[in-house]
Amino acid sequence: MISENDFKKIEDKMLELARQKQEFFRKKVSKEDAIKYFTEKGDEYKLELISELEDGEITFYELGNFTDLCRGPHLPNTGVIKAVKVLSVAGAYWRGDENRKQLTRLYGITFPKKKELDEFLVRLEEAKKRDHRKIGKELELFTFSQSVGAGLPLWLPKGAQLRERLENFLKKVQREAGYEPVITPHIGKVELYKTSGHYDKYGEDSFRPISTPIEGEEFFLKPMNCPHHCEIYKAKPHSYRDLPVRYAEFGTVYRYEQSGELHGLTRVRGFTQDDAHIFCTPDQVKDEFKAVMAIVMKIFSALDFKDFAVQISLRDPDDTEKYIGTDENWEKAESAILEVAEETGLNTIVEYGEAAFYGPKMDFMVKDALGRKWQLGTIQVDYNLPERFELEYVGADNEKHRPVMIHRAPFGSMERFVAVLIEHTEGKFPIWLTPEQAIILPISEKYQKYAEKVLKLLNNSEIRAQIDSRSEKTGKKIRDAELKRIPYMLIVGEKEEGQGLVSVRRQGKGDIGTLSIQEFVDLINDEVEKEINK
RNA sequence: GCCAAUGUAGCUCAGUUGGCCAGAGCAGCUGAUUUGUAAUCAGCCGGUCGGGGGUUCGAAUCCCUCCAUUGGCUCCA
Repeated sequence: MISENDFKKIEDKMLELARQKQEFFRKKVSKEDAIKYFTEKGDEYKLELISELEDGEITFYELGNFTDLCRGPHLPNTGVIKAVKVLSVAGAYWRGDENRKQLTRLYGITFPKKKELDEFLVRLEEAKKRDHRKIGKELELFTFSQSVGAGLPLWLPKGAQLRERLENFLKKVQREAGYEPVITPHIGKVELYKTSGHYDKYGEDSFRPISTPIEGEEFFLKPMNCPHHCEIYKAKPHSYRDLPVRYAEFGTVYRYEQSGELHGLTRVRGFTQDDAHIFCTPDQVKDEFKAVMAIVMKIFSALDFKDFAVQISLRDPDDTEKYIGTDENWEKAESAILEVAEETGLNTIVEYGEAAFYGPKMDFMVKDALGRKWQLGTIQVDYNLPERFELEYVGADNEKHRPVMIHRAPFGSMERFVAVLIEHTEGKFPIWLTPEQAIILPISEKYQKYAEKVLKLLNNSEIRAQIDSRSEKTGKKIRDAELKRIPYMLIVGEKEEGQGLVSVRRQGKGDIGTLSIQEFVDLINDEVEKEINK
């Protein structure tokens, strides 16, 4: 068994071998010879790979007395390897199939120069400083408790404030875009999820159903808001004139994710989706879809997410069993998304097998500090749930028709979005979002009165500020405020009190001079204005 | 769920041949200080050593188990 204690030994051995400057030889072999070689060697894994290769395409690489199956290319010789680092050891299922044997996999990296390896390791350390779990703790945004349970985040006051501002921002955008807020319960009868298909698909891997004093009655913690919103749609008959209807809810859902999957705020078992479901006629699908894309773009722009990928997630054509609904519906839904992508000229990548079980989607992926990609925004076209829930509207022809459903969450979930936002900003949130915009630092308690007066004026202008009244030196107060990433520090002493001014220090930048209180208020308001409307 | 590792005060971490009352810095509290752009000084408070079980005269340290966390795998409605 290999563990981290062995890394050093492995690295040393690798370097020792590399110094021998052995050459790699590429050799074409027949399938028959290849099978013969690995049969003698007793390597069942290579034999399995070879069995799927075409005769004539098989190549071996030889290095000293070691021969391996490999398509290549390889380095010409081992001499170019100057620096190696074994990064981690992990179990990996053979060919990625969890039903098969797990092999031990070592992860490592090499550079042609020692200096480049060192630079890489420094970058890795830098990235870890932006880890949302670390910053979330430092800035008192969220926490977890063993007693509450794994993957169930507790939002602390500052984190809750931040999240509420994000929610309000989106609520305003949605109001303007014609969404109507709805509110639904956190549980629903098991039958509801049988209708939606979620029970068949995920029932076994969910939190166990909640039983009641009544024999046979069972409720599920809601893992999705869609079934509830379908029931809202069904609460009254709809005319084509009413469509589209857009029901929005910050809905908290619970999913029993595998324990090994949990990761900070990015993968949790209880989270709040900025969910909405749009019910529209088939003709309206593309325009509605584009309108949702515009909302996603607006959010990404307001928060400076420039580096994102747009992924179109379609059905796995070789495994249609995993999905509900007819081929015809899937084709309609998939082509709608592909056409919209085409028409908007967005740069997209298409992934097969990544669709939701009820429909294809367009996902907006953003990277974390270590370059791992996370899905934030998602837009999904669904012809299937409307059928399962027998949703209808009356058309101009006075006949009943089936609406199309668009599921969408521009943030994805509040938890994951805040996590990625923290890593992007290193905790230095835009001024419109940050829990504390300014902190007033009186030079000594002689200026406490004046500090309170400044605070009152700032509060009147809806600027979020506090006073640091501790009996500490100014240098200490500044240091603490810098570490807490409070954007503006207002130093007040004799000079400022006399003239009704504040000395302004910008976090990370230093002293930016003395302003009147009104000038400071204007400064903040201008900055907020610029951030939201860019 | 699987592989590997980790879990000592609110935070960051010391504490290995098993053995004195388990330590430090920061934070907090009290007092002194009244401070001008990244750490003032002193005192005090604070720990079921993740939980449970076991081995031992004796366990933070060794074993088992559960919980949680980290890096991967698988999964991701």
